[in-house]
Amino acid sequence: MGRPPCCEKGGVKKGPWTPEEDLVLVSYVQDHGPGNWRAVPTSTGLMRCSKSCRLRWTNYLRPGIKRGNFSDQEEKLIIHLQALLGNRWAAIASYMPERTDNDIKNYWNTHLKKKFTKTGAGAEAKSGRLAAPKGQWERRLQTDIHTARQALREALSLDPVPPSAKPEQLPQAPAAPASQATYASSADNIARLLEGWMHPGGSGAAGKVSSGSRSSASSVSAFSGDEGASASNSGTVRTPERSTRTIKAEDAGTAGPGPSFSMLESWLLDDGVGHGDTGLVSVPLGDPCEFF
DNA sequence: AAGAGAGCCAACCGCTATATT
DNA sequence: AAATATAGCGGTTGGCTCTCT
Repeated sequence: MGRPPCCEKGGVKKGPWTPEEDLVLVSYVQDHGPGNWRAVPTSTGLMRCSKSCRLRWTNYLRPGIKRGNFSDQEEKLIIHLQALLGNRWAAIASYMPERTDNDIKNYWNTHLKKKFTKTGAGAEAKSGRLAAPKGQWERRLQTDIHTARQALREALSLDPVPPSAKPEQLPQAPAAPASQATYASSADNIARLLEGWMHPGGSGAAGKVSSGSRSSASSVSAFSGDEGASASNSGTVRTPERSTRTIKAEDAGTAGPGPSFSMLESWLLDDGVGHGDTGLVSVPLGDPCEFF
């Protein structure tokens, strides 16, 4: 099966995206919804391969993405989930709807991995997992079952999607470098442009442009509510029986119904971190043992 | 003030899983 | 059933920025 890479065709642009390209892509998604990425380059005239478009959307332009520093709680959650799931960043991201798998992966590789290898937990970190009472496969299988169940619940749920894109109250970011400032303002324009087609009730999330770090000068949160829901059902609709590999973060992220901490979270954060943070999807489990 | 090295992150690459023909 | 097309995932890298000397 010699499938040629999608970007094999000549004339495909690579490298950082420009605000104009972002705008084109966002406009396309506005009109057609996420998915059918193959059609994006031809429909929009973007000189990007479909893969690049999808990645740009899911990692950057998708609504509800939180950028900037990870909170202690998020960090702990990542540590626990990484111990539980290994380097399955998409699965981990499904518990943190405001974070992308790429973000989590980067954060792990740049912050946490180092931290772990320095401390006593180094051995476990090297192996990618903490010691577990059961075999990898069994645990992984049960995790997959759980996640599939969750996806099924969400698929069947008619509840409106809580706006995962909450108004960020991040501290004012330091002035960005000149080139980035240009980009940020452009992203701001995109955000403003998008306000028109946002959910009326989601004014709080309107046009968020957070600049948590130097290179995160632009984060456009465009959707909320129903729009976000439509965005979350990106691409092909798959059966709930699909593996966790195919369960996207946004699947779980847009349907977390409960405001309170689930048992899983309590378990995950059992070392007594202050609760009350947002952005962690609530996973109501009937029995914590379900996980093992 | 300038250069070197380190850190960080967006994007790319290669592969697998799933859907479609 | 097989071949092909597409979507998605995880690992890796290139380049920008910051910090240190």
